[in-house]
Amino acid sequence: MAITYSISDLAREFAVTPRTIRFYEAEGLISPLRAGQRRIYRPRDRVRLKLILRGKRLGFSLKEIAEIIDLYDAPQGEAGQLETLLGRIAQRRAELEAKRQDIEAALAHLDDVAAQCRAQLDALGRDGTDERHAARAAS
Amino acid sequence: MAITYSISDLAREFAVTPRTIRFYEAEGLISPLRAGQRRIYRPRDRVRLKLILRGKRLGFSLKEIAEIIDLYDAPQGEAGQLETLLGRIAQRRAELEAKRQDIEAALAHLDDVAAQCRAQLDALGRDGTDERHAARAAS
DNA sequence: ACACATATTGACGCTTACGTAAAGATAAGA
DNA sequence: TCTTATCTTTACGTAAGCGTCAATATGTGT
Repeated sequence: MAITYSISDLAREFAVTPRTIRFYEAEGLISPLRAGQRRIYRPRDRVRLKLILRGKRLGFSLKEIAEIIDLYDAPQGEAGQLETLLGRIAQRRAELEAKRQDIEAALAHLDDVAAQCRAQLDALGRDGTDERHAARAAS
Repeated sequence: MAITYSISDLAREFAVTPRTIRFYEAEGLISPLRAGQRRIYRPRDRVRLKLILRGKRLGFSLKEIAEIIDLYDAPQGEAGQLETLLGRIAQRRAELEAKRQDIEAALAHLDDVAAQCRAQLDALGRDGTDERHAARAAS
């Protein structure tokens, strides 16, 4: 009685089409079991799909996502392999940190523009052109 | 003697091809001046290109990027417009925050895997299979 | 046994985001 | 003035990431 999912179960949950999920399989990103010809997804397949979609939201290509995911479930092997794995992890970490910087900058910029906006609104209110929004500034 | 750039100036600086920059113009994302038939890029065009590329790194489509950039240099107008602008800004902010969450999660996951890796290495060292990396654990 | 929902494998189509010539215009240096 | 570098437009090509049939299984409730 292990937990499994049909393709449309996952499609519904993550708001993608079955086609998309099959495509990811064709690209080697997921490998569900089969019951005859039907696909059977285990929790780990579900996790993989989740990671794929997260990677997509962050702007990674499917190829990059494949490499990232492989990092996740390959923490086995001898010392040398573990060290190169740590190296690759450091690589990806750096990429993610860079994206985070980009996001921080974008957020700061947006906040900046929002502040200007509010200043403008405030000025308009003071003008008497439209008094509906003067309350906050006057309180 | 205002500062301007040629298309290849910007191409070099941002490591893209002139083709890419012209494509962004064709899509309505940049509007450089012209000296005859040649494109002349001002600092503000350069800033726009920078924003475009940042958007791309964060996984936004050019269409989305266009909308975001338009938020930036349209903080003019009457009260109603300013308010809907503030609304759209809040929208984008939420999207960016969501991406940041995704990144935080991904970073945490990577750190997790890295920790497991180091634990494995440590275990291997203790085994005597390979003593080269036992120093840190012993110190 | 039969209808209906859900699955499967092709296979072609489409959008996005450019790459890559080709052919001609312009500018800058020897 | 001749060459060499850089720029232009036009246009076809391409890779990624799916969408969309079509034809064919395979369950599932009645």
